[in-house]
Amino acid sequence: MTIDTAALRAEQLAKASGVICRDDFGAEPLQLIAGADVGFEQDGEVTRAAFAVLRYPSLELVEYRIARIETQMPYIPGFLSFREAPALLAAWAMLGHHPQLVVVDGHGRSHPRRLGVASHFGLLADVPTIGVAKRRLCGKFEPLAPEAGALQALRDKEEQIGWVWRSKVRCNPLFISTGHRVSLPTALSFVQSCMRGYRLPEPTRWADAIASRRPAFQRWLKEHPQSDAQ
DNA sequence: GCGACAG
DNA sequence: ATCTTGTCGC
Repeated sequence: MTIDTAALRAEQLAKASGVICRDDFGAEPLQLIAGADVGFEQDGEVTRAAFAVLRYPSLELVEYRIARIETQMPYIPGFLSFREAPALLAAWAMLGHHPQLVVVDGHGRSHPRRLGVASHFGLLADVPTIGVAKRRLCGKFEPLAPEAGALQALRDKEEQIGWVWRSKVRCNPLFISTGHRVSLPTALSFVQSCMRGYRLPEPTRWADAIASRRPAFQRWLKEHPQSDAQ
């Protein structure tokens, strides 16, 4: 299987033009927020997407879902969304709750052609999304102060494509950007309101814990025996 | 031409 | 992303 990156590149530009960078969700206050994370199994043959739905602003877990599908594409920097979006859509379709906002592990508009996974998924599912990545893909930023809360704009040319924010001391910063239907200022404030003492915001931290069967999740399972979260 | 390069 | 235990530091 050989990949026509020129065609994918054109598709990215076309889709990126449909991405909305303003706040565009209901007037009702946010009640459900979700976190999404993608991983791989069986030497990459299987793609696994996990969603964690949390009540907002309490951030308690109310539902989680995991979808596993056959991997469609290899990993190519800049084209991650084509590899991860199918599994995300499959897991999204399994949800019983309908979160008004999704925090995706990965970049949103802070992408060379402005279509990171968070934007691509948000567009396909037509849901507001925010991208929270652990590493930079493109853009430049001024040195970040060492203390928690330090903030810098992530810029590409003249345009601001995201934020570089140190969520915790002695931890590498997070790269926050608009996914779809969320403005840059709003993206930052929602992420900040989802922190509970860890480097990652709760939605994404839960999605990762669930997908990787982390101790924190195992503990939650024992504490919620009769839960209908799944 | 050279280096960078989410998950 | 994934393979993986202990270990150093606050």
